[in-house]
Amino acid sequence: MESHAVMHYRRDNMADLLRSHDINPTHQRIEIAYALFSRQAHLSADQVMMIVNDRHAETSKATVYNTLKLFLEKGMIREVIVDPSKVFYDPNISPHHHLYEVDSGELTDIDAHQVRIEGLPELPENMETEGIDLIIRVRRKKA
Amino acid sequence: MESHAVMHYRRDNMADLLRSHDINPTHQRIEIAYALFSRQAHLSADQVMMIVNDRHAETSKATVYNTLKLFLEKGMIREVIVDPSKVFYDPNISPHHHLYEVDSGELTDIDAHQVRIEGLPELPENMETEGIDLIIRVRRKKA
DNA sequence: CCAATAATTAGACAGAGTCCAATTCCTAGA
DNA sequence: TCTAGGAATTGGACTCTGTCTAATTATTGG
Repeated sequence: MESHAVMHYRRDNMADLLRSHDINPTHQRIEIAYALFSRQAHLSADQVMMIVNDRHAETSKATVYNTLKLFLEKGMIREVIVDPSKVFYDPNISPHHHLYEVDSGELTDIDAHQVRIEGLPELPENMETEGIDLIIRVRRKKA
Repeated sequence: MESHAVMHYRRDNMADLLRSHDINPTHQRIEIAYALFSRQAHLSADQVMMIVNDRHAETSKATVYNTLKLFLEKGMIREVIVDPSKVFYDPNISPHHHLYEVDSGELTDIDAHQVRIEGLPELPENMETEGIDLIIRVRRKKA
């Protein structure tokens, strides 16, 4: 536990992280993974793009989108759909929910272990749950 | 209760429905409200547009978007954000959650009264909850 | 080292949604 | 009934997110 809390994601870790998810580590993928994991933040594709190309352009738009989709398929990151205009990507894959500040767009994690959801209907036999998204939309009280 | 369940939304009702939400009833607004309420379905702006202009074009894209936003602000409909590519509008404003079939895009309501959510964190004093969205993402089991 | 395969790329494209200035509609008052 | 002024609607250009494609460049196993 302690070791996990203390874990600092460094560029050197990224190749192993990628390999452990069956992803071939390439320059671009390492940079994109590093952008997400070193910050532990919810980033849009656009933000990832800007971070990765901060100094000199190195990674194309197509690659950013391809790579995020790949990470997603391999279960290395999660997708957060709260903003109608863009998707956010979340390097935290442990079960958790989200608190969304609608005005600022700020997203905060809520550990799923502290939350209980009861009374959900049974699913038909041929269906399976892919995920449960719980989003608390909050706003600053006006005056 | 009974009376509500039996309620059939007709074009004639729409003007009153609009007025009761402080919305000036106009032809276009009545048609758009009717599209949503008579079907009791989750529709995208695009779908509303097609329904309303089914026979002869009557309502512009700008008006459809303006109007849906207006209905939303006035609390007459709800927004459902599950599909990264488009927003759905929901004429059901009673507390409920959603079951989302990821492959087909089909959305089903889950009455909120049968569901209990416990253990949510306290909000800071200056924040208030705007809404709680619970989305169960399901998919057809593969073989 | 070389061939085969995998990854990346620029840029065209698509679709949702916004914006704006011009027009049309509606209403209240004379 | 007529009219002025505010409200609503409109076409179309525009923006932005994301996808696609065909060509190029890396990588890797033998």
